[in-house]
This record gives sequence, C-alpha cells and structure tokens, in this order.
Amino acid sequence: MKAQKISRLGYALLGLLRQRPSSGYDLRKIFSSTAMKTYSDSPGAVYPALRRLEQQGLIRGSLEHGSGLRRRQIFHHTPKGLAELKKWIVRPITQDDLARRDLEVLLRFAFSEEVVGPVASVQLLKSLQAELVVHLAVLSEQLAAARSKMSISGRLAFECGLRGCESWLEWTRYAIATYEKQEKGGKS
Amino acid sequence: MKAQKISRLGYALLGLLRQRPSSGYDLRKIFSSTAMKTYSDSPGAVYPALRRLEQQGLIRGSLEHGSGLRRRQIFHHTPKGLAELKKWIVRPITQDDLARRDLEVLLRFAFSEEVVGPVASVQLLKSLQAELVVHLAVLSEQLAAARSKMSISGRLAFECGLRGCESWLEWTRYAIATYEKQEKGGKS
DNA sequence: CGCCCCATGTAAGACGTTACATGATTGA
DNA sequence: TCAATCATGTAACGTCTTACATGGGGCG
Repeated sequence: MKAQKISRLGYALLGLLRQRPSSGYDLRKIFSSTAMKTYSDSPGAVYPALRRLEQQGLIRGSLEHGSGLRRRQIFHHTPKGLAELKKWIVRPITQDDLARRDLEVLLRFAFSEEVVGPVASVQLLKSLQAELVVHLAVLSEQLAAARSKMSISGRLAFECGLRGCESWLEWTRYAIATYEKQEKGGKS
Repeated sequence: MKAQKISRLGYALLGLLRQRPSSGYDLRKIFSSTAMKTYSDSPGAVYPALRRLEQQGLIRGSLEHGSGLRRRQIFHHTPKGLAELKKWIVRPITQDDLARRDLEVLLRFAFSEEVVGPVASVQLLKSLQAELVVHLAVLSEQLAAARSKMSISGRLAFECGLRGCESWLEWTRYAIATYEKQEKGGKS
C-alpha cells in the first residue's frame, strides 16, 4: 500500500518543487532550457508524473487565482515529500549507482545541501569517493584483461570511461575541499 | 512499414553480434559482467529485443546442435543489420547527443572502427569534439548566469558536469592523436 | 537425489515518447 | 483577427522492470 517507487523524473520534480513551488509548465521549462535536459520536458511525461506524486501525497497542487483567469496549478511539496527526498539523497552510494544510474547521484548531490545540509553533502561526497576508488580499480582490471582483444576505438572508448571516473574522483576532492574551506571561513 | 526505430539496447545487441555471433544468454552475460552495465541484462529486456531485431530482419538466429541437446539459439547479424549499424554510427553528432543520450555516443565510437573503419572513427571524434566545444560554451554561460542563485552543492554539481565535458574534450584530442600516430606507424 | 547453473521465455505493470487536442491570453 | 505562446491534458504505443516459470545438464 505504501512505498511504491518514485521514478528519476519524480525525484527531479520533487527536488525542484522543494526549491520553489512551481507549475508543471515551469518545471517543463527548466528541463527544456537549463542543463537538466536529461529529463523529459514533454507534457506526456511531466503531468502524469506530477499526478503520481500528488496521489502518493508527496506534493500538493493549488490553483492559482492570479490576475488573469488562465488556470495554472502550482505544486508544492508536503512534509512526506520532503521526507522521501531526504531518504533518496542520503541513500548510501553503491557500485550500481556508478555503473547504471548515469547522473542520478549528481542530482542527489545538487539537492543535498538545501535538503539535508552541508554536513550530509560532504558525507555524500566521501561515500561517492570511496565507491569511485573501488569502481576505478575494477575498470582498470577489466581494461588490462581485455585490452589485447579490443579494437583501438574500443579501447579508447573504455579509456574514456576510465578518465571520466578519474575526473569525477578529482572533482570529489575539489568539492570536499571547497566545503572544508567554507567551514573555516565564515560560519555565519 | 520499414523504418521502425531501434532502441539503445537494440543497437548495443546489434553491435555485439557483429563482433561475434552469440546467444541471448551470452549477451546477457556481457551486460552483467563487463563495463556495459548500463544495458539491462534481464531476460525480459534482452530476449524481446532480440526478437524485435529478428522481425526487422537485422539479425537471424539459428539453433545450435552442439554436443548436448540443450537448446541454444545463436544470433548473427544480416547485411541489413550491418547497414543499420553503420547508419547509426556515422550519424552526425548533435547537442542532443551530449545533453540527453548519456553514453550512446561512446558506444557508437567503440563499435566504429570495426564497422565503418578508422577513418570514420576519426571523423566521429572530430564531430564530437566540435559539438563538445559548443556545449562547453553553453554550459559555461549558464553557470555564469545562474551561479549566484545556486547553493554550493548545486554549483559544484554543475561544475562536475563541466569538468566531465572538459575531460571528454581532452580525451577526443588524445584519441585523435592516437589514431594519427597509428597511421604514421605501421600501415600494415 | 537435490542443487545450482545454463538458457529461454512470458506476463503484469510502470514509465516515457510521440502526437494530438483544447482553451485562454498576449501582441502584431 | 490571426498567430504565437501559455498551460494543461489525453491516447496509443514501445520499451524496460520485476517476477515468475520452465526444462536440461552437471556435480556432489
């Protein structure tokens, strides 16, 4: 009865709605015009997703009675929605997150500071860092094993993946350092 | 009647089958055990996908009558399948490829050398490089515009994306250089 | 014999894509 | 008034996920 799953799009919407109550149209604009193009801006994806979130009690919509009478529904998150968002963000990072779920981890991190606070953000980074180290080791091993059997483009593609991981790892260090500097500076 | 679309999984299967005729089980093993974990290894995804490819005349299966009598269907690509694979690989790279289609481009490149030859591989790289430069410019601009309105984790996540692009760009240079060196060396 | 791996499949359901439809409002 | 944009929706379709089912074969 309870925990039916939330799709990637669902989490993206939930996170955005926590930042600022918005209409479906607003959200679609974000997906079509910003760097969040990984998410579908099509009405056939967004509106049903919002409906599902509402049915699960994670968001609530209210009709806006602004100047014009053009109907426009503004959604905002509920306490339950915020709780789900938190749960999603602080989930321990797995190898699976690195191998399959393309950039879902990054979205979780992007939302993390405002939803669960900077301490949790750093924790997330450290968890990610640890998994990346493992993942890198696995990839390196696989490359070494398969190298001789690959075409040049095959090997290069593999190396691209490896470099991407290394770049991520370097980024986690930079990100952690950024937070630590922040802490030393103004605690405001 | 003709050109119904092929899914990402479909192209992955087609590319693997060009490398080596395999059974559905073999292919699933590749997805579950190698770096190609982005693709589903579940029977509910792989077998129907193979069936679709077969119905479109892109692959053909033949029952193996090996030592044991355990049924096992080996698939191999048809000329039509190879043609579709080529078309997919040499498609011009778009901004959309960079923003949405996570690593589809990389798969295309991985297969490219053996399917369309090293010259086309380099062309693909140069095309990718050009699009990456544009994409980087767009991202930088967006970051500059939104920077002040973002949380630290939001900004860092964005920067992670940027760094990823830069890493890709650097990789294209390395990859192109690798091919050029190759050409100078042994033309064998 | 029981257990695990090989190897294939199917069925239900969730989700996204594509395309179409509707109506209100703004601006030329 | 006509077109474009705002804003929401729906229907058909394809594909993936999840879970279950089936049988052969090797091994202890």
